[in-house]
Amino acid sequence: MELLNDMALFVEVVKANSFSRAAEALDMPNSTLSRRISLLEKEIGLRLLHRTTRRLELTEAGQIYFERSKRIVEEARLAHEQLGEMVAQPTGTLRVSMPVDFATTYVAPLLPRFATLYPGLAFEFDLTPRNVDLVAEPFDLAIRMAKPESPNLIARVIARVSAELYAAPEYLARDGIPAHPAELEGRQCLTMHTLASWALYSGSEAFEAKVGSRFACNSVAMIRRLTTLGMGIAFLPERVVAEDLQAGRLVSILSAWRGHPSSVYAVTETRLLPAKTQRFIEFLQEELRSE
Amino acid sequence: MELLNDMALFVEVVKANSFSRAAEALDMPNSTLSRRISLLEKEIGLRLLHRTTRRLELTEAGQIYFERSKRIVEEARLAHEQLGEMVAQPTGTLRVSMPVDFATTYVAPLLPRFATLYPGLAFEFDLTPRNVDLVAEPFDLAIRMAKPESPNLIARVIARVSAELYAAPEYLARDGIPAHPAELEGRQCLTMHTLASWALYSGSEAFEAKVGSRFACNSVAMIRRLTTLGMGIAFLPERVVAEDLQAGRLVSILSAWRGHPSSVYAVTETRLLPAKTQRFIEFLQEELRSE
DNA sequence: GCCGATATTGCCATATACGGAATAATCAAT
DNA sequence: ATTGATTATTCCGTATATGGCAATATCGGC
Repeated sequence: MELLNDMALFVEVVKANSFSRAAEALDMPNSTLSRRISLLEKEIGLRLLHRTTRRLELTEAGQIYFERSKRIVEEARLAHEQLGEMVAQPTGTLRVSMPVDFATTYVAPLLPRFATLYPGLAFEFDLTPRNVDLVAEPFDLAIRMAKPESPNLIARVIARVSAELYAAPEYLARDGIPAHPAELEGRQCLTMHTLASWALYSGSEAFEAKVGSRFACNSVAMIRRLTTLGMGIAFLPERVVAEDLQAGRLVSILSAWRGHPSSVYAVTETRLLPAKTQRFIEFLQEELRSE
Repeated sequence: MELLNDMALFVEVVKANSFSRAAEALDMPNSTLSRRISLLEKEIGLRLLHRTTRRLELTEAGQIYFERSKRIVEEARLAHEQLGEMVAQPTGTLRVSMPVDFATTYVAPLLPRFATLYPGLAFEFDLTPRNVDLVAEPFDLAIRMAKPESPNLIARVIARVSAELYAAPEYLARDGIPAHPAELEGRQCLTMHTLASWALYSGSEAFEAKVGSRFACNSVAMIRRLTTLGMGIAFLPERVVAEDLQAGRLVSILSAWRGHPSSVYAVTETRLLPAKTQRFIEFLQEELRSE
């Protein structure tokens, strides 16, 4: 189907009823236009228009071809316009995969605003902890706490979060309040893995505490819950425990120290994104910048 | 609309569900195919398919685009097939302009066969003596007794006719039977123009007779009629007067001499002819070859 | 008959697209 | 885990098409 483009040129020539005007409308040299139409005719094997310098007349074949072609070209234009809409205007369903804790803590509070901003958008959130396959599964976007190693994926930083140290008053009453990160190493530190190191800094001072506890779990929600139950010390972003702080279930400790900020990434499979995805990423970046 | 061709390629890729198979089906290198699809996506601004080396999956945009594109491409294929039909199979109406005398004498007897050969064809004959404008008027074909001077027109020889000399027995009884072309010059010779020369030859002998008469007319039918009425000598192809010879209204004179064969041309505006025109020209050439 | 408009053709420098091979990457099988 | 086969992509030299300009031819109106 090598002659589809020429078909569009032909339609333009017929509509303009002139090669030179069509060339102008198409913004191409009339020499090219003339040559292309001639080639089209040679390819088809039929003359499409009788031409004199003054007049253009469709041949019988040209009339038939024009009637069909103009519809085809018009439909193609509509198809591209529709895709253009997708680029310009968020529509359809936005499918996002992200960690459940990030979703509930950071994304959920923003959703009402974003959803009212684009009433046409629907949402599907997948909060399973697994790393979804952005290629095989129909996700527009994944939010990851670490940069993906695959070079094919596009990762944009949408937030930078840093953890701080928290514990329940009961726990502190029992084990005492540490005065320096070094003192963490003997304590019950609720970590994601059985062995971990918490990199802390205070001003220009840095300290890496090798920590651990009898409880390790890969769920922030669980760590938080255990902490409020007085099981140990947690190293979490403030936003995660904001409610607990307000309610007095947790208090900040070693508040001069904090973790190094780590990035949260919006990961996509390509840069050629529909508007819904682009707007969502931009929105998250904007709203989470302060974190 | 620079991306119509690529649209067809995209459809093929989706249908084949593979770049390499699509490339094979399209008979093009897969490098080109891959590049074109990538450019299409870049042009549109959206990724159309997620691809790994093993699997192809349509994006949401790709699905929408495919649904529309496949219809468009299919319609285009149909359009071209329809034109292909016009090239291969005579259909529609064949519009021919030709001299009335040629039409009645030579073409008419052949028409029944040609018409039964192609039942789908209709005919429109314009027998006005004027030279029709093949460009401005919807004629597929003109038959001319002389080669057109315009170099833009395509002329094919469909017949070669040579005239011979005939007269009515009454005329010969009155004026005598000429024994040599030189004797023509004093006689009543019914010509198209007031002044004419009849170029005759017999074997290797040639003679150009400057002839004329009191009657000149630009109609073969009229000349024939006048001849049968004994008004003079006519210089016409045998076929024109065949009936008169059979009926004894005319007899051949100086039958060793005949005119130089002159060509009859089928004239078209282009070589890119629909089947109906091509078949008609071929048919005439075939049937009139013996003349 | 002349003049302006217009399609076509030719030319050539340049840009673009192509084609083939190499590369990278994925998935299945062992 | 590793290998191997399959497949999309990338690279790069080359071929092709384009664009701009001018010349040509021709039409149609004055």
